[in-house]
Amino acid sequence: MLYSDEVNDSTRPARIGFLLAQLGTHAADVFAEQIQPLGITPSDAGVLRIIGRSPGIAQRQLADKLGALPSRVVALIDKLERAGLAERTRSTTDRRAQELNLTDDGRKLLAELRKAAMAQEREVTNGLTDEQRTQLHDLLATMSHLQGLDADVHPGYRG
Amino acid sequence: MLYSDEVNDSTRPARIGFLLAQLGTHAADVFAEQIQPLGITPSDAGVLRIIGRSPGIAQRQLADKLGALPSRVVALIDKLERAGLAERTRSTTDRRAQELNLTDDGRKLLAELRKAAMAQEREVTNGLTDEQRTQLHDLLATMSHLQGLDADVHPGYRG
DNA sequence: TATTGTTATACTCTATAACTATA
DNA sequence: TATAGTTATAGAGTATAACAATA
Repeated sequence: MLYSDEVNDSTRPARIGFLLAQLGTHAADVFAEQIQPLGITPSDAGVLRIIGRSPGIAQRQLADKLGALPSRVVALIDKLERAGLAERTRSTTDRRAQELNLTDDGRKLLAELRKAAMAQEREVTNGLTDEQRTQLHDLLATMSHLQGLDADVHPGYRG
Repeated sequence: MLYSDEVNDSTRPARIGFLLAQLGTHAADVFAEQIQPLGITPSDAGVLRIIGRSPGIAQRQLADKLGALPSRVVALIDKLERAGLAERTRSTTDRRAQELNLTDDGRKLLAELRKAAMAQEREVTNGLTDEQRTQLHDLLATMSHLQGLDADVHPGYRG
């Protein structure tokens, strides 16, 4: 095969970085559609997921995980508290800090979010063979680890 | 193999959809860093790339490609025109439409953007073997095609 | 009538700084 | 003095509607 580049156009290389950004945006869009009926945004979903896995986490720690500013976290938690999904409790060991926890409704909604995530997964991997899915998952997990990204979190999750 | 799910943690599955969104955001962040010295944003870069590949494109077509609103395109082109990177020319065949083209400076900057994209590629795929890169690229390209995404464009490119 | 580009406006998200109460 | 959370404010990006020129 003399011209292995023929399958690609070498002046327009479809690069991994570009494809990741493209597919990442697409995956986030699909997820946003899936959770729209639940009445929360992808940002809210990311916050609920983190609190669910780290009960009692302080707002400052949450801000660091999200890559958001403390002032943004105030607004996010205000909204979740008004919706009855999360609660603030003043820490007894450091009374400056607010400990964050999910309410029962918050935990129920988190379960719905997992279903939405599974629906997203089916839609995004539609048309791939099981072997391709396994390969792709392993490569992405390896890459995420190599790039030093948090296994649970990524900044924003589209919004 | 009775329990093929053992390699994943079924209570916290690192899913493909999640990893794509995480790594896509990361790839976009890396690209944003790479082009910062060039004085343009990722949005601007996406616009320059499209105009470079479709000289004379109308603002409405550009808006469709970007997934942006016509009013947003006005602001984007205003900025690129002020920076001397792109030009508007009233179409002679449809005098409602503005034909968009790059200036010489715009073409020079586009060449710099390609270098930045190559630097992003190296950073994002750092630690992967050549075989892993090939596998990953093929899988992502397949997926992008299956999901009906444009080979050149994705909405926003982080911004 | 419909479409292209434009302006105006509102809402959200991001970023910064100043403030309070604790430490 | 430093930190956690809050408030206020300004700047982007996104969305809608209304408008002028043209089709």
